[in-house]
Amino acid sequence: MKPTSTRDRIIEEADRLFYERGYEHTAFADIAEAVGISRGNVTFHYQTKDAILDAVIDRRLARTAALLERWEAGGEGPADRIKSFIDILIANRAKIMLHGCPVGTLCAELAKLEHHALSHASALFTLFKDWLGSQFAALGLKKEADALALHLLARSQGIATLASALRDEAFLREEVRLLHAWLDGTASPSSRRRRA
Amino acid sequence: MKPTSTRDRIIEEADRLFYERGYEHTAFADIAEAVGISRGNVTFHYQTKDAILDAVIDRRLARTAALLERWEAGGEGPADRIKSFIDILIANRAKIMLHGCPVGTLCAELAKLEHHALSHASALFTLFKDWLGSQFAALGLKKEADALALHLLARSQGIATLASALRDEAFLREEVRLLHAWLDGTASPSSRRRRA
DNA sequence: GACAGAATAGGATAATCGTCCTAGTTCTAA
DNA sequence: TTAGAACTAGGACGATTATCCTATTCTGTC
Repeated sequence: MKPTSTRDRIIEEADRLFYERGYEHTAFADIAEAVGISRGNVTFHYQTKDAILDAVIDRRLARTAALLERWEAGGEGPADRIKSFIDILIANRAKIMLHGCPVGTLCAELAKLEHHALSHASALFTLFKDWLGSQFAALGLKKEADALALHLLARSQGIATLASALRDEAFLREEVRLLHAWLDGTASPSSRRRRA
Repeated sequence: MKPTSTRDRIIEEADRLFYERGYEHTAFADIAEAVGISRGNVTFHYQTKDAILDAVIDRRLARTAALLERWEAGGEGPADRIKSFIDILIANRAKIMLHGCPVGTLCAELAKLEHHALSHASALFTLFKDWLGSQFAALGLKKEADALALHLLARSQGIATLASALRDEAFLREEVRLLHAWLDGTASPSSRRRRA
């Protein structure tokens, strides 16, 4: 059981706080308090708030990539892997209803701040898009793979945004059901025949 | 040509700034500068920032209601009215790609701030939902009207979020095309027969 | 045991923020 | 015309912020 370094724990807590409260609304003091260290200690490990943000995004990118690789290595086929992605909405529904999607809300905030890290953060979307695209391609939908991946991402984003704004879990569950149905209709052999 | 009162112009500019920069990131000084008045003058008309926020939301609610009533009074049928809603994404695409959807991003920010005005802001969603629901009902889809309205709202939100994060106008246009196709498939008489 | 460098704590600082306060100016109604 | 209200400008204040700086403690190595 390797004890986590202070440097890592700062990013852990910053990650959580940026998600729960937003980037701008999170202060150095909040992070320090969450980790249980002093403000000065935080600035020793990360000189600027932007540096913390970059590290948080890097952490998210790494963890997302690891998750996708785990799914890739699992015994399931592409369709089931995509279903795993959809079911994130169910698994994380409590947090999503309180704070929205971590990726979407961060990008939205950074866009408003005209923050240069927006392109870094949106790489999270690209990561998902490319992975989903390769799953659709594996289903024989190579030509539409990118569009399908973006479509699924957008649907997920919309569900998270609305579920959070309206605090409506029934809506979230219903939309997830629709997403599964959409995937079944898109990925099934008969559908692929229809498209051909 | 009635000259706009200072009180109204404050809300106009605050509305714009809250959309472009976000609520928290907009200062009294920014609003005052945008209107061309002093900071003290702003606090004379609105004592607190929360009061400005409430007035901005009220303004958005009123303008949205007026827009929907105009569509309702126009000569078009329910399906075309829904298409007018979808086409907001096209008409406002430049701003959406820079700042996202005004409703969705405001609700997301207020949710993170745990701001009590979230329920006020989410009434904008409810307004759209009820109106869209009545259009679907007029198409003979009374039982599914609410779910269809929420579905359409969520799709729009997702499109705005992703188009803004990825700065991808082609994606936005393609998704709008899909939305029109979805509506045609859902609202057409043959579809209604299939559902029955 | 001494010492170097990393790690930690917390005060200092300059900037910004929302809000309050006061003093002028302009408008309005009698 | 004039009194009072409405409006405007901008200084003051206390709180908060990111960042800087200095002092202290810890840790591993001769």
